[in-house]
Amino acid sequence: MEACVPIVSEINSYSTSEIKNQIEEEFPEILAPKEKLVKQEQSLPPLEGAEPGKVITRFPPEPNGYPHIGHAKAAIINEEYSNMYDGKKILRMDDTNPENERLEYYAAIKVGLEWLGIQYDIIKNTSDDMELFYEKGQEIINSGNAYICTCKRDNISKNRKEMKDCKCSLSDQDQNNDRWHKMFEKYKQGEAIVRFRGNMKSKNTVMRDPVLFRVIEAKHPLLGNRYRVWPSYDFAVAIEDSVDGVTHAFRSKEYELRNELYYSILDALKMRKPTMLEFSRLEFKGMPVSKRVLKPLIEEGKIPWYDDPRLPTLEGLRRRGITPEAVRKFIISLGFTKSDTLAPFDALESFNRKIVDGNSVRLFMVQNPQKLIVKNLPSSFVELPNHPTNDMGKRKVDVDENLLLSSDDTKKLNPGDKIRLMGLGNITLTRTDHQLEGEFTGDDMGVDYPKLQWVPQKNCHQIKMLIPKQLFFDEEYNEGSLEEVDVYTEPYFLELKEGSEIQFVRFGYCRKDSQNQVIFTHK
RNA sequence: GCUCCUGUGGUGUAGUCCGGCUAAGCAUACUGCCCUCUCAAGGCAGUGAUCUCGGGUUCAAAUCCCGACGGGAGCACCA
Repeated sequence: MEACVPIVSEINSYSTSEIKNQIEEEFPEILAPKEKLVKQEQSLPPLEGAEPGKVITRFPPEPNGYPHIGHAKAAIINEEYSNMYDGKKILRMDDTNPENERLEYYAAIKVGLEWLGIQYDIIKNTSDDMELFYEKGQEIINSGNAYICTCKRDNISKNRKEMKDCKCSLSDQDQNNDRWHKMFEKYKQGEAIVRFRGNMKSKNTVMRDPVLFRVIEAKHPLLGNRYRVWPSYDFAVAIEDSVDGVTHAFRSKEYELRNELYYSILDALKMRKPTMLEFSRLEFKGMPVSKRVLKPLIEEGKIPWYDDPRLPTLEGLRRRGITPEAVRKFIISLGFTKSDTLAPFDALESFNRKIVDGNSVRLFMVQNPQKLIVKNLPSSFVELPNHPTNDMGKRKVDVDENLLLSSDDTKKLNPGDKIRLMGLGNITLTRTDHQLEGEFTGDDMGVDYPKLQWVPQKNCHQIKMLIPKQLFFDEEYNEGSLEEVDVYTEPYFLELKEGSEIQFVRFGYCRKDSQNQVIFTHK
């Protein structure tokens, strides 16, 4: 090694061009352009310690709301890794707070995951394992690693702040046992909790004797009033992940400080420890995900429901015309990272456009219509292709001399101008004031006139187009976040299936929401 | 305030663990050309980053060390 130092310093003393010249003379192959890498499907980085066939991942949503893009990220990361290693996937409804869970959310989450196309090997609820939690609760108390605390909330948080031990932590085993049993019948909500014996002096505030169990008297959507002592999140995930055989657990990074606790609980119980990894949260700019901000908007009627196309809920994205494949590609393109991101919606749209382009029927649509009367049209109908390159059939459109164009297009026109009406023929304008008139001059496609879309006036179909815009600018709700415009399209629109994606030629992609409504997806 | 995480072009990332092959790859956005009866998709090309800043180590740093600054999170009997 040391022997090469003089050589290195000698070479370093050359100038860049000297080196370059010498290489060109003696080793030209070094300068040959590198061959381009073949474009490959993007995927997540490999997992440390993952053995093919042995990986088990889990997605643990709390059924306390409608699933959104953030859930999609977690679910897709879990799925990708499981697939990458030919492993198993668990869906676990994390329902240990009966005050928050509702039956409809269990269902909504399943619907969302189905839409994303994720299938699980095991579907369960954390609340299925209540007896197990009690068993482990008893065990951790017996081991001296937990105690029952009956202090007031304020006191507990004060002690945490001041790093002082709670007097309850001094109670002996019998006392703890006695109180533990009392939690099941006597203590009211708020009167007693089980606390992990952590370290009140820890720099990590999570470790300052956190809650393991508390009394909640609310009715649970699945279990009714059968239980009143509920495990906390920290206790439940640790135990569930361990007994479910999870090898790699992923959660978003706001949980990062809880890792120490997660492992400590499992250590105290001498249970197997999964590998915990975290990723950054995913949110879109100006598209909040939190119930705290969305709920008021819905209550005030500013947004009709959680499936509104302005929202990043899975239902909202679906109605807007975003495909699950696009969501998946997009999320994977974001990578597995802990750095904070406000992802641009652009990127999602781009993935979507490419997916949707190949099978979106091309249709003519005009807005702010202006009438054009065309003299001497040779035919009473034309056939238009449903797609420029893919074989998606043709549609027949009946025409007479009365047509509609978009005024955006017509306002630039002057008498004498020539235009091409796509699929119909070339027109020379004779009048362009409040009403347009023109003459058919042939059907030569080799012309370079402006090519415009049109609809026949007599049987055009009026629809409403919803154009979702950014919902929030900073903290401010955007009153104009949903633009509604009346537009006119071909009658063929009525024959398309609800939910199908359409490309309005020279305008952009829309999803058919109903017989008289479309939602703008993207350009 | 304390603690933890994070910081690469307009944007999202790769590379950072194991310093040289990279004055930095990909995607997106933008621009131009080609293709095309669309302002789509596809093809090609281009603009754009001395890798937050300042020190240090080294022959050599986006990559290692120290410090500063910016952003985020936690400090719940919510998950």
